Amino acid sequence: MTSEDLAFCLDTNAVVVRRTMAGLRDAGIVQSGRGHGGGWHFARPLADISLLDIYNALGEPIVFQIGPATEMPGCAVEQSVNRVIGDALKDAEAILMARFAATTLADLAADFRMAAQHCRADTG
Amino acid sequence: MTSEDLAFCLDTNAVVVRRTMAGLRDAGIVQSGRGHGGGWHFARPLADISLLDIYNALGEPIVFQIGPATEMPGCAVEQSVNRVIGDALKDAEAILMARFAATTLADLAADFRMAAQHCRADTG
DNA sequence: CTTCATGTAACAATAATAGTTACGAATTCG
DNA sequence: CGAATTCGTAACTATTATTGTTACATGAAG
Repeated sequence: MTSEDLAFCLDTNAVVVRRTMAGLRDAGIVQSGRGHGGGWHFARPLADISLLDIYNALGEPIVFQIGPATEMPGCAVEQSVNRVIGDALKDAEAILMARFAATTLADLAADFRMAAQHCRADTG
Repeated sequence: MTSEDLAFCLDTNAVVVRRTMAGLRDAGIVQSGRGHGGGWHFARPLADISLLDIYNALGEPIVFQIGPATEMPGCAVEQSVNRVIGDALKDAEAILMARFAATTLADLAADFRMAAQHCRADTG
């Protein structure tokens, strides 16, 4: 698919698509080609791409809204809060990452196909 | 403490403090008084105030950066993603909330006091 | 009745994200 | 080769959310 097509599907702009896909490309998850017949395609089988791969590839979007505001806060109260909350956040994040690692795009595709089938069944 | 004092401690503005404290007040965690000698104070012992209480009182700041963009996405792919990721997110959130519920402001205060003590010991 | 403090609305400033335009570089097709 | 296509990227604008500010009303203490 071209960036243009993806942008249409995602109801956004081709440049925005390229910006995001660049991260996935640098991580070796997708590949891009220029010119006629170019566009984006997966670099490996869907079963070999986990959500964790994608999460890491997209970089910084930290998991939690809440969390340390600064690495080394000067405020002593803030330091205490970070200490006390820190472990809980780490544990929760670990759980989530483990689940992400265990889920592949193939799983997602399977879920999608199943939903589509049910949809067809419902409509007759 | 007055909003003015808190604002100074937190390096922000008195109105911003009141905005945030309003949520805590509505939840019965703190109380405010006007006029001479007014200001903010806790409504109950620190040991009876959990981080979960505070989290809930402050309202919407959802735990996760990532998560469903819309409640009922029209996009079928998005629906699949939400299904597959949803459980993992819920589990991680549950872990975090349990920890928050188990931690009180008294715990925080204890940690703070201990840190202060070590600091004094270090400096002589 | 003056002073102090919260309560709140309205507005401005700031920052983060998303969208747009523009143009260069690489690839394919005729 | 030359035209069409498509990514790559920089620069700029628009939008949105958050934060900060000003202003003024309300209530309490002395």
